[in-house]
Amino acid sequence: MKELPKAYDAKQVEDRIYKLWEESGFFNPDNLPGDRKETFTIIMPPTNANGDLHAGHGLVMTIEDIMVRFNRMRGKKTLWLPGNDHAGFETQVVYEKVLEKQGRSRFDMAPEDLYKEIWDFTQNNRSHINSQVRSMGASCDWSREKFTLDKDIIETVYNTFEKLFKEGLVYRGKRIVSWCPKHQTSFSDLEIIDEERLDKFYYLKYGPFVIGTARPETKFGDKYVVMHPADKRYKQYADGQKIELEWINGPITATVVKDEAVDMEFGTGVMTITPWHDATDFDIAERHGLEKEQIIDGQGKLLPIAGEFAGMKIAEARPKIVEKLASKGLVEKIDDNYKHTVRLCYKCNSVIEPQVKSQWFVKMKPLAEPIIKAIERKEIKYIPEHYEKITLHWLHNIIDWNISRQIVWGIPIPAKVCDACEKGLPDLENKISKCPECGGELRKETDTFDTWFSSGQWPFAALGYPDSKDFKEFYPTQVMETAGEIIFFWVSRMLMLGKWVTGQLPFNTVYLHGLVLDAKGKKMSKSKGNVINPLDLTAKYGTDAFRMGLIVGNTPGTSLALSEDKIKAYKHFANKLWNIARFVLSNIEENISKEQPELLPQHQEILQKLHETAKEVTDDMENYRFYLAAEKLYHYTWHTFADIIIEDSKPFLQGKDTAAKQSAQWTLYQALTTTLKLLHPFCPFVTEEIYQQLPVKEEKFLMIEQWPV
RNA sequence: GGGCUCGUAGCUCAGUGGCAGAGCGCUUGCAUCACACGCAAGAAGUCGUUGGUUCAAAUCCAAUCGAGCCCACCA
Repeated sequence: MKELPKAYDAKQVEDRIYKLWEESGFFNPDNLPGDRKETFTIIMPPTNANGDLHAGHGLVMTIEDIMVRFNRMRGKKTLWLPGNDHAGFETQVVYEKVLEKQGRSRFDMAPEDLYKEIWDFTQNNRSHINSQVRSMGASCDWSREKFTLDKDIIETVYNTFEKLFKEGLVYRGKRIVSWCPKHQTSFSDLEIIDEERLDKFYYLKYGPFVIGTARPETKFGDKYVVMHPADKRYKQYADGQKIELEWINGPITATVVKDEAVDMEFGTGVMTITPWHDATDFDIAERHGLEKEQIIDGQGKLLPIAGEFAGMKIAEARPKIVEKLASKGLVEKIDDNYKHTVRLCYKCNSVIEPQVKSQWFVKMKPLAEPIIKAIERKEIKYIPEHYEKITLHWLHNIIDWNISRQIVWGIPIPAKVCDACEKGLPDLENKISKCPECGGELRKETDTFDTWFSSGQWPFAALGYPDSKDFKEFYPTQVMETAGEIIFFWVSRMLMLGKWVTGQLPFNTVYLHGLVLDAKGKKMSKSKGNVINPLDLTAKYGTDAFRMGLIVGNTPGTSLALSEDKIKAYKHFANKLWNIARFVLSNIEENISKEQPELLPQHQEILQKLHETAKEVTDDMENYRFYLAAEKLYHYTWHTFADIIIEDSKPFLQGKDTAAKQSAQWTLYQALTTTLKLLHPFCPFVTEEIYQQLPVKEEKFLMIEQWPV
């Protein structure tokens, strides 16, 4: 037996072991030994190809690798499919910062050039982040790696788009959308954050009425004055009645509109509407067939309708407009502490300016219905369970999904649009040129898909839907493991699109983990400077230690405060295990028998307890209680194996009774090999390295050993 | 306005009906032939508060206080 170093040196082990695994081919389910009938499949959440691995990725890779290694050892044909996401808007924002540093801007670039540059940028990043995924020990099948911009993926996405359109579930509509004036694109409702603010609220004289508004700068075109039909205060005004009045830039004719959307309790119970820049107002205008006029342009500047204020930014214009109104005696009063929510771009915190635009939408109610039913029939298991309620609530209140983005980096929407009549239709082969509606000239759509439209199809697209062998063999998958944060963005949309396109739910278990926070329990962010780089920690303490630190005490769904001390503790654990192995290996014979010798009663008892522990751990693993399994194994290894089994074995090992010595040796070896197997999903590197030193073993790699229960 | 989660030892968190647990940290001692990344011994909690159900509650129910998160078109 060769002499093992006194301390476990992760740095010296990890790359070498990973390489052995990768070269063995066993990450690929087709190469696994034995006749494996049952499959176990996890589609890895595709990592964004725009940056480095962060602590959240570390958690994803750890939890999923634990599930994958466990199921592989249990004899399942196990596939973990890795991938990268082009991450449309996210990546474009990252790249815009790169451009900014070089003193350039995307708005000065030809779209093709920008696309090419971001393409090269992401390709670089892909290999970078994939090697970081490897360093976490992820046993995924790199031979099946996919990218959301692969040809076949795009084809699948296009087919889905066309199919949705044909069934009336995708439409192009001129509707009010959330527009970011900085990023020059529209968003879905999920990309908007709400913030409560205190602002001024202005009461303005509008002919015989007093109207309230927080946004006087939008009021130039307001020519409809709306009140509730049941409001007795205004019963002398009839629906459609014209009223002449003096307004910001001179006399106008206002029209009375009666609509139940008006809250009689709020303000004076009368409001004017700005349908182009407010969703409620837009709806009212739609109901009554009212005219809509744009007041603010895409950059957030006032249009010529604002007269002398045209060209001004909102922040600059607002006080000047109020000043003018006041000078004309049109300001009744100003409330300084008006509490309301403003909607912001989740990326740059710019105030969202609603705009009326022709965009592509997915009708969500028909997609949501089958998922609501599936959840109610318990066909989807949520871990933790409360995500079921959250999802149902969202599905019941779902609104149509704006899938068009005015950015270059993404999958182009394969469609033609008619500027004359606003019609839009898919044209995958690019051969339609006349509008079927009005005969007008069609132009190619320049918008791209919301990145979630493609990632929402990821499970079946990445497996090669509809005809591939992989799709038939591995779909539906078993588990979707990802961050609770993206339950709506991603998980729910995968369920809807997967079910709708393939007829089957893409997975039956949803495991959601919480955020990884810093040691003080604060959210990590670059601006706070508290970002923990997982690679620094793995370099310092070893990947196994990092993985244990992420798993122990981390119940599904709850966030985890990651402290360096905790990881250090598990470095000590890896070292403890290493020394247990050193002790056992230096106290057994090279040719220790596979056959069980006659065992002393106390050794039988040890093996019985070991078996019970293995059963408990297995039960925890099967029920996704990795935090408990890991803790039990830690405790067993340290406080039973090392403290009791090893200590109690010493007299036998040093004694003269050969039979008792053999009994002790066999028991120690059994405890070691079983402990290695049970710990392998959690600490793959140190366990595999020790396994490689074993004189007698069943397999070439611990990775493909049989689970002990 | 609606919903969700959490409140247990200094810190981070398990435990969800039957004598309060773990890791880290802390205190004291120890270079013992696997390991000082260690060993041995130890201190530390009216389980947020109040009420109820029960033979029995940290655990179930109700209320309440506190922390955090999500959803929602009141101008």
